[in-house]
Amino acid sequence: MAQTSDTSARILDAAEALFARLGFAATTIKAIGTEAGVNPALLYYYFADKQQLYQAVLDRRVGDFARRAANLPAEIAPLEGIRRLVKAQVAFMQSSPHVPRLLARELADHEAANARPVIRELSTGAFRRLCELILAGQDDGTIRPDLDPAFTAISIISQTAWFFIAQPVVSGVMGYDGGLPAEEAAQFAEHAVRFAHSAVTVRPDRKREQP
Amino acid sequence: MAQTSDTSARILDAAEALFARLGFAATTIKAIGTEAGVNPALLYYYFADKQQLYQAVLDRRVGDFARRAANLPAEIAPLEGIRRLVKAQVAFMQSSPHVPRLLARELADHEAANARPVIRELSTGAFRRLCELILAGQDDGTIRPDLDPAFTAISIISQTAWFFIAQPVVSGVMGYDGGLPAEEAAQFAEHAVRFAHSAVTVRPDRKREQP
DNA sequence: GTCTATAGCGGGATAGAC
DNA sequence: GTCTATCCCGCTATAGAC
Repeated sequence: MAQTSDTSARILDAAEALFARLGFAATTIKAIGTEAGVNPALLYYYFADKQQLYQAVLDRRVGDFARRAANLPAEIAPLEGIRRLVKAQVAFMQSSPHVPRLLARELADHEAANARPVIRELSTGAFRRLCELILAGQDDGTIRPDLDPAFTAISIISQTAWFFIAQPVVSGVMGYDGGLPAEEAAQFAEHAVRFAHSAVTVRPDRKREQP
Repeated sequence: MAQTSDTSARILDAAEALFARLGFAATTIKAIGTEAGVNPALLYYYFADKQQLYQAVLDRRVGDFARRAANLPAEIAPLEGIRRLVKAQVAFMQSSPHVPRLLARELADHEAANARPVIRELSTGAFRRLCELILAGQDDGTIRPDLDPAFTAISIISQTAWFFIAQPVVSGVMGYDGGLPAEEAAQFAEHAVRFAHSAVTVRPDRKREQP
C-alpha cells in the first residue's frame, strides 16, 4: 500500500519537533528519520535536501495563519478588531506546540540560507491590518490621537508574542516549572486585550504624568 | 609581550558576533579564530571547549545587567519605577548589537546543553521587581486594582523585549530595510513607558468596554 | 517506496614544536 | 602564548539493490 502522504506527514511532524527543539544546524537527518520511524535515506525521496524539508515544515504552519489574519471583516469597530487580531495571534501560537520556538529561531536566523519569508507574511498579514484599525479608531475618536500607530501596533502584538516565545521565562516566573497550562494562555489573552484597550482608549483624565 | 586579556577579548568578540549571527551549532571554531584574527587552535588555550566559550560570551553580557536591574532604589513611586525598569531594559538590549539575537537563541535553546541560566537571572532581576512595583501601586491607589500583577509585568516587559528581538520584523514593517536607527529605539522606549502608564493608571472613566 | 552501503567532506579537539 | 599537523568522528547526500 502506497502511504506517500502518510509517510511524508510523519517526516514533517518529526522534523518540526526536532527543528523546534534543536534548531536547524543541530538537527540531523538520521534523527528525523528515527523520530519518524522511517529510514533516514527515505527523506531524500520526499524532500530535495535538508533546507527544503525545513522550509516545508514552516510553510505548513504559516500558510493557514496568513489566510486567517486576512479574514477580518473590512468594516469593524477598531477595538473589536484589535480583540480579534489578538485572538487570531493566540490561535496561531497554539496551532502547534512548536510554533513559538520555530518563530524564535526564525527571528534569530532571519538572514540564514534556510530562513523563510515567514517574517514578511506575518507582518503584512496582521501588522498592517492592525495599523489600519488604529488609524480608523483615531479618526472616529475611540482611540487616543497622540499615539503613534506603528508603535502602538507593536505594543499590542508584543504582549502575546512575547508571552509565547519567552515561555521558559514566563512559566518559570509564574511558578509553573514544567510548562504552562493551556488555560493560562487563554487568560493571558483576555488580559492582553484589556491591557491594550485600556492603554489605547481616550479618557477624560485630569492627572498629568511625569515628563 | 603577553597579550592574554587582549587576545581573549578578541576571541570573545568574534565568538559573540558569530554565535549571534549563526547560532551555537552552526558556528565553527575555525570561523571564530579567523574572525578574531588568531589561530583557531589557540581558542583551546583560553577556553576548555566550545560550550564554555559560549557560556563565557553570555556571562560577559548578562552579568552587568543583573547588577544594573538590582540598582533600583527601594522606595520609589511605582510609575517612576516602571519607567526606570523599561529604560534599563533598553540599555541592556543596546549594550551590544548582538544581545537581542543571543537572547532569542537562548529562549529557543533553553533546554540545550549549551544553554545558560541567563533566563533565571533576567527574570529574578527585573521581573520580580516589576511585580513588586505593581503591587505597591495597587496598594497606594496609583495602579488599577483589577489588573493581574504578573500578567501586567509581562505586558510591560514584552513591549521592549519584542521590539528588539523581532527587529527583522519591526524594521521591515516600519520601512527601514537595513536595520533600525538607534534613535528609533529611544523613541519606542518613550512610547512603551507611556503606553504602559496609560494602561495601568486608574481613571474615572464612564465608558464600558464590550464584554 | 523503501532499504543498505558508502563516498566525501568538514567539524571539534589534541599533540607537540617553537 | 602561538602555530602546524592531524586524528577521529559524524554528518549530508547519493548509488543502487529490492
